[in-house]
Amino acid sequence: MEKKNRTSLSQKWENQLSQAGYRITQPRRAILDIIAETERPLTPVEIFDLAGAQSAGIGLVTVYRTIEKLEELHLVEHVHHLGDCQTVFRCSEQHQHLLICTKCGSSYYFDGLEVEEQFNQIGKKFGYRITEHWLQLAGLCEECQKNNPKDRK
Amino acid sequence: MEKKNRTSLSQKWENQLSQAGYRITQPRRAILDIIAETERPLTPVEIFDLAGAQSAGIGLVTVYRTIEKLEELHLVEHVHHLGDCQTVFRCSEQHQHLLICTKCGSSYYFDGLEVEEQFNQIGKKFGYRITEHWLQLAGLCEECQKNNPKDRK
DNA sequence: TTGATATTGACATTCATTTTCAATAAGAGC
DNA sequence: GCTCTTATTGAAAATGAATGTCAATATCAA
Repeated sequence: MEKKNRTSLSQKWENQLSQAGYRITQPRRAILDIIAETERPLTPVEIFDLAGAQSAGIGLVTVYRTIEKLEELHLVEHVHHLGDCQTVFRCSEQHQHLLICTKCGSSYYFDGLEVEEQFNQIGKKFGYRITEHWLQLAGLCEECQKNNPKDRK
Repeated sequence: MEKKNRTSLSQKWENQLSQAGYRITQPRRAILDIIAETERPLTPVEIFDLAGAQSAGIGLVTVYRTIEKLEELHLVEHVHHLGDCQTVFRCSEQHQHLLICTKCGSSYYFDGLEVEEQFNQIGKKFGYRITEHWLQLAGLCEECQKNNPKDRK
C-alpha cells in the first residue's frame, strides 16, 4: 500500500468530519483527496471516475453521500458552470464568489466586498431587502489567453 | 372558441418565431401566453400544468421544445432559483440580471451597469479576461416585507 | 479485542429530460 | 380557397441524474 500524499486541506476536512461525528473511511478519504486536490469544479461522476482510478470499488452513491456531508459542513458548494445548470463542485472557504475559466475550468474565489454594497442599493431601488446574492464570473485565464491566440473553439 | 387576451409581448414573440421560420401552432401559442403573462420564473412542468388548464392536450414534450426555440431566439433564459439548481424560466429582454423575491417569487430585471465595470477589474486582478458574468439577487419584495412582520417561515 | 452502529456498494426506484415515430396541422404556392 | 410539403405534435420508450433500500462490512468507542 503506497503512502498517499495527503494535502493539508483534506486533512483539515477529515478532522472536521470526524469532529462532526462522521467516520473516516477509505472511500471518503479518497473522495476528499480528489476534491481538495483539484483546482476546478467537478461533477459527481468526474469525482467517481477519478476516485475509482485511485482505489477500486468506490460507488457513485458514496460520492453523492460524501458530497452531502461536505456540503453540510460548508466545505464544498454547488456552482454553475456556464449557462448550463450542471451541478458541479468546488471547495470554498467563507462566502466568496467564483471566477472560472471557460476553457480549462481553473478557478479562484474572490470576496465581492466592492460589489456587495451596491447590491443593497439596487435592491432598495425596487423596494427589495436583499438577503442573498449569487455572483459568478467567467472568462479566460492567463494561461488560456496565451494558448488561444485567436478564437479557436 | 373564446377570444384570448393576447399580451403584446406574446404577439411580439410570435412574430419573431414566425420570422425565424418556425410555425405558429395552437400549443405554442398557449405556451407563449403563459410565459409572457407570468411575472415569475416557471418550471417546464408548471408551464405544462398552466397550459393544460387552458387548452387541453398539450404535451410536456412540446413545452420543452417550445422553450428550446424561445431560448434560441433569446426570448427566455434559464435562471437559478436560489441555491437550488432547479431549471426555471423567465422571460427577459437584453442582458439583464434577476432580482427575485424569496417568498412569492415575483421578480424584476435590472441592468448591472454599475457593477459590470467592477467585474472586469476583479478579473484583471487574477489575470482573467472576463467574458461572461452571472448575477442574481434575492430578498423580500416590498409586499412580502409587510406581510412578514417578524420572520415567519 | 469486542460490539453497536454508521457506512458501504449493488440494485431498484424515482423523476426530469430526450429520443423515436406515425399522425396531424401550418402555411407557401397555386 | 385548396393542395401538398414538411415542421410540429403527442404518446410511448429511452436515457440520465439522483435517491431510497438493504444486507454485508468497517469504524471506532469502550
